Amino acid sequence: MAETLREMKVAQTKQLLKDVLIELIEEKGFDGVTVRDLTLRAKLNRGTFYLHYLDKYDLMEKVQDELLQGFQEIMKDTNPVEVMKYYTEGMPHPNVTKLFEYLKEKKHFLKLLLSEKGDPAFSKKLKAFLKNHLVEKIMKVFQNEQFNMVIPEEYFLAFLSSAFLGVIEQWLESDPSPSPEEMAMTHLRLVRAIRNMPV
Amino acid sequence: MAETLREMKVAQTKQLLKDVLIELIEEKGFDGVTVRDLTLRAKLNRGTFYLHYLDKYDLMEKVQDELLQGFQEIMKDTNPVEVMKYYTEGMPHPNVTKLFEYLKEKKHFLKLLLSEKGDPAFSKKLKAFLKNHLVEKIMKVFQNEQFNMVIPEEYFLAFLSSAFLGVIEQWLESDPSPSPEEMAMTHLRLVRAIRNMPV
DNA sequence: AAATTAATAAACAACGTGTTGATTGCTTAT
DNA sequence: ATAAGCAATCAACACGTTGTTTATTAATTT
Repeated sequence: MAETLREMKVAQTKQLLKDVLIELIEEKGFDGVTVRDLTLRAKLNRGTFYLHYLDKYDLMEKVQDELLQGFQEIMKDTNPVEVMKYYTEGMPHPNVTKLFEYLKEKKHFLKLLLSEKGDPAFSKKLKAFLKNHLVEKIMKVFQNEQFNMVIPEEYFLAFLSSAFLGVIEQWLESDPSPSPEEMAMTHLRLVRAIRNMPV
Repeated sequence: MAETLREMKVAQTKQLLKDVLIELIEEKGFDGVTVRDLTLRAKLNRGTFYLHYLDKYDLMEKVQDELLQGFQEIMKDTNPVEVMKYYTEGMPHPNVTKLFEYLKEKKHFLKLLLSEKGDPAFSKKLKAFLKNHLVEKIMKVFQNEQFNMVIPEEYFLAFLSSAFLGVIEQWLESDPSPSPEEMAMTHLRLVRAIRNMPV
């Protein structure tokens, strides 16, 4: 490796700014956060911020991307047919459980991002992820079972993606909250109910 | 009436600022809009803005409330039992159709509010409205028909409220888009499918 | 005719922004 | 070991926006 110690220190500074951003969003909402606040809290010079990020929006984007990367990592090689196999046997797929575990791990920040003071752009991204990994792929399995939709496909997909996001939001709000395993079972039950929808 | 001409002029000024706000959000997003922009476009003195609103957030809130008031007006005395009666006969309830007509009328602004650049607080409010008028009330009718939920009630309500919001979002995005009548039918079909969900 | 008040105009201090140029001090490469 | 490279600091900058204030104008209401 050409340079490591240097890179590590830079990574540390960048991470520090990310952590402080989350802290400050909790305290005053994203709108209320200023670059001055960030560097004051991080005990860095304000100029240092601009050495790494364009502005607070740029930083926010990076933080969100990191979070979403975690989701991708979990679901990237999850076979929807296998998910359905598990489901017909009444068992949640381990990766779906993992997904809920990760959601729980990031609960604090996720609640913030999905709240009234949050970022609609993130909601859209998360919804798109759910559509890709928990809806569309599974729907393809359905279609091989002569499943017939009650409404046009695109609307049904929007219906389900939003619905699952809603369930996640509800979970993040609830206290005490069901375990990730229970939530995976909830997903299973919903998918099953949808599969057996009437003609 | 004590004073009218004066009140009318004030109302006019306030409305002008509301209209300009929507215009400017379309152009640069809410974050990018400044009070200076607003009054420049409205050809008003900047001080005049502060005569009527606290800041741009205050103005935004008033604009949203006005919009939501329109929804309330349509659904305020709609009997859910009657909605279900219509639905079992395969007909959309006229007020549900009216609701979609109103959504269409306000399409431009709604798309903005629900977009990536929109306001999550508004999404929440709209979702709460849908929960009240298209989900909870109708669910009560279901419960009198020994309808059994696959998952805990609160999660099922969150599931459905978000789902309906998702359908509306999909509708606002689509072009060419189905008529309000067709959308009311879509709602009908979804409610029906849910009613007949498997045990 | 007098009082009321929406709107204007101009100025204000305060704050945040993004950028710059010079400097310090640690790390890397020769 | 020395020199170059680079992250981080510091201080200053012009600029824009904010919310408030004070005095003034013009139209309305009483």
